[in-house]
Amino acid sequence: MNRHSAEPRRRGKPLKERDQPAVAAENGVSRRGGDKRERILDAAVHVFAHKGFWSSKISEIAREAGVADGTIYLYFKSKDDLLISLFEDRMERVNDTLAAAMASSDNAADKLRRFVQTHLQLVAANRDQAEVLTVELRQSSKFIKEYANPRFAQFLKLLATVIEEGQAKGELSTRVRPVLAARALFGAVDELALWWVLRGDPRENLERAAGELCEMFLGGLAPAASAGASQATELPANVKRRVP
Amino acid sequence: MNRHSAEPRRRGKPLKERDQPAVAAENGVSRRGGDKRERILDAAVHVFAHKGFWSSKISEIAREAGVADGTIYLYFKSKDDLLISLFEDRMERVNDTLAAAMASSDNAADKLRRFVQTHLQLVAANRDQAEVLTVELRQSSKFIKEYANPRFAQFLKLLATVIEEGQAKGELSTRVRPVLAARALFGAVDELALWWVLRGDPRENLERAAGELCEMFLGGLAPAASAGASQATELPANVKRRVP
DNA sequence: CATCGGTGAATGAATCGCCATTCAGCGGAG
DNA sequence: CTCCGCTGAATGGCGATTCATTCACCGATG
Repeated sequence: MNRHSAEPRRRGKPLKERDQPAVAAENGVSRRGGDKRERILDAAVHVFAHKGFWSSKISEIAREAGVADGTIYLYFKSKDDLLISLFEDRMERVNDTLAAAMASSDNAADKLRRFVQTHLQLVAANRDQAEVLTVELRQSSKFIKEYANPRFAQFLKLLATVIEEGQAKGELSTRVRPVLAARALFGAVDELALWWVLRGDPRENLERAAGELCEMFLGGLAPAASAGASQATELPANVKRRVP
Repeated sequence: MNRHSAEPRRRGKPLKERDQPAVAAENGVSRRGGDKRERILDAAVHVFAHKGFWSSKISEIAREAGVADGTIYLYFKSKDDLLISLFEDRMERVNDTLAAAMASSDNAADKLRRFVQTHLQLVAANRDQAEVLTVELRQSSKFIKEYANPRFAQFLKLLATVIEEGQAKGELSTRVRPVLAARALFGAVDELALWWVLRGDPRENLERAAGELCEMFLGGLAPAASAGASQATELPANVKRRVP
């Protein structure tokens, strides 16, 4: 997007902080131009999402962030570290958002609905980020194996805890162990996210998908409840028959 | 130019190799040795699974396959092509196995159970392969975007078709669209597979997990009618009887 | 049966381009 | 002047791919 490409052989960049107002560095990260770290992370999200980690070049991230190649190494130890940091940073936000969304509800089923809804909303609102988080980091053995990934563990625990509490209160079936149910639910949601992110028919409504997914998880695929349950939730009877 | 001039005749390899027994080349693939392609694919599965595609070196695959680096290029156009070929080859077997497993059943719920069971059995029986198929290919932007991945589409269609037919016959709820349900189910199963493959507590019983997963998908997480019980211990090994 | 090219599969060292990382400055701020 | 954040060209290593060369095997020939 913003290419400050062929600037004359000048040393620095003319670009005199004309961008961001001199925001106070909340993190004490650096003294001047304090948002470089954030700019680099943003650029990394974008580039990683489009090229994939291994095909992304540091120089491209630098260009997109409007900094010099070397500057990246002032903020991150290595390319690997950049990816890990990115993950830590963004995952923390995601977890906070999800936790907050679930907190405002008091029964398990509803918490799960909110979890799914919110997760997919986040995906829809941050395509690139979602792609990096779901695809890139989980992609390579290298990272999965060498990096403990605490944020992801936290993410899953959030889900497992809700299920566990729901079971304890009798709001959820105890037929499935919480960790397993959490894994499965996460897997399903994640797959939908991946689908949307990659081939994403923008017309496919993630909101609607979220609803259906919740139905399925809570109510099951078996035909609507047994004994004289109303067919209210069933779709209209004209099931379209298609020959495979 | 003088590539070899300095080294008169030391082409050597100790060459005491205990080649394959001169098995009749069923495939007419090559005159000698005959199964090199397969050996290379096997080695690639192993190396890719352990190092990840991008960290794997051709020379390592060659070493493990017991061939020279250059030999790999007699059978595959490039490293990328090796991965794609690997995927095509192995996925085809997986699809066949799954299709066969489901064919021997006549109702949708049972087909789904078989799908899940068989899939996880395959994973358990072929750890490395499962890792490559689920992690390396499915999750790398580069390949997801540049490679249409017909086998995976076929895989999903298999599942969606079963669900669709089940709905048409009234065996499954129509509350969820087949494609979506298929995606979700796949995502869940795949996530369990990934979990087992990567951190895999070998003690975790995939068979059992498969059973619980099916329960959850077919019956839902909502409490089963009444019978609020204690913990997950209420679960008998295979509760096939769902649908009251 | 022994010899003799011919053939092409297999080899693996050398090539060559790429890219993460470094570091010798630069210029502005204090 | 000194300090410091930043710069971006240069470096160094790595690893996919190539290709000159070898040699196992085949059918033909005498």
